[in-house]
Amino acid sequence: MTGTRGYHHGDLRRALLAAAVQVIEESGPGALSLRDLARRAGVSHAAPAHHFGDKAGLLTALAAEGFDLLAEALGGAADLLDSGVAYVDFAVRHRAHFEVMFRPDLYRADAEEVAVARRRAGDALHAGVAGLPQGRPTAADPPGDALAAWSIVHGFATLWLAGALPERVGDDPRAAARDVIRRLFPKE
Amino acid sequence: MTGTRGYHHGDLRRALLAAAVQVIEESGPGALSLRDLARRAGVSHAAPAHHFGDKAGLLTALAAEGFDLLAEALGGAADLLDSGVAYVDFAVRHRAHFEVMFRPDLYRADAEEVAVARRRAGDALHAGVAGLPQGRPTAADPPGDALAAWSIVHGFATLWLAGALPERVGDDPRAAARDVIRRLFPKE
DNA sequence: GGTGTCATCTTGTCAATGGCAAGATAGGAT
DNA sequence: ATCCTATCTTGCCATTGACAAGATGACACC
Repeated sequence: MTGTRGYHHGDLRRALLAAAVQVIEESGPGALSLRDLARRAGVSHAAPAHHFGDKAGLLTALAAEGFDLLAEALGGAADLLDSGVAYVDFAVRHRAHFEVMFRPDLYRADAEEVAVARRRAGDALHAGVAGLPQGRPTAADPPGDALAAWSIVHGFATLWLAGALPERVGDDPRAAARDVIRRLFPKE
Repeated sequence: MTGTRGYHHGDLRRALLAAAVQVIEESGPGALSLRDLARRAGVSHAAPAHHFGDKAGLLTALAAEGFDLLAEALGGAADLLDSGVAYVDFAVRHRAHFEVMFRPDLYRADAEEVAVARRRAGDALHAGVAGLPQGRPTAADPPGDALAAWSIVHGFATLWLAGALPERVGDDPRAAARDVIRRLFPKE
């Protein structure tokens, strides 16, 4: 129950996922250890296995949660520019989720829960492209627009998180992302 | 530096890096094991430590090699479109190097050898942007052009490698990348 | 209240890994 | 011929992931 040292934790699954996010944000997915998560949650070293099976199971749950959060973040965007900025903002604010989501070797990408959440996020992304004006030269190819938009925001977010960008870019990812996206869709 | 005469092994350092590339291409950087690499090279489990210190040392060498290969690949490009296609092509053909290069939590990103090679690659990338025509609306901001170009090709390459793109994109990364890049610089 | 059932969590164990220390070996330099 | 140094080996330990078997408590049912 609440704060007690009882045999049962209360919400161990949630606590383990939260601890995993913290560890990944600090040291990356490679530093993740089920035993360390168990220690942080105050349970025995084998407790996580019951909820997630193995390490890949825990990361599968984290990835699914990430795609759901991404779909939610994209859902509140007004236009494509907003949508792109929201994508980058999500990557920066939910860095741990984002880093796992696009690393299929870390989890079971074919799991049902992941596939469902991924589709939700994909739909939200394409909805932004559908809102583009019609007079543009590439208006005849919405999938192409979507691919280009996804590529540029995903690339910017990845480079930002990797610390690969020069200092000149500044320290505001939203503003910098907006400038980059505007180059792809100047008219909007 | 690397005398290629007959040591106990011949050229263990090179053999270990090659084996690492193979393992990473098959199963990702997380599946990398120094002992496994030693077994593949036919040496004892502690032999790799002498050449690279530890796991991070080996990946540092791999990252530096990767940035050098990238600089070389970009150097042969005629214009910015070629340069972008070469970037994606490099990521696909040298998947293992690429996956390590932009994961600073796996290696020592501040190592001198890495910094030098990274600068070479960065210069090659900016050289492509300098070749853009002058009449464009964004011609006054070459760094912005470079950031947008880098973002879109890096994002496309990352999504391609992650297997995140829909089948509709096809199986030719160079052709698909060209279409995407053309949207960012339509006039070229 | 008593009982059974089942998800939850614990203890115990094993093979594999990374990293360190100390020793063995070879190929050249003197 | 002897030394020297880089290269590689053997031995060891703490940590980890995964599995097996047992302990505990929440909850339904009577």
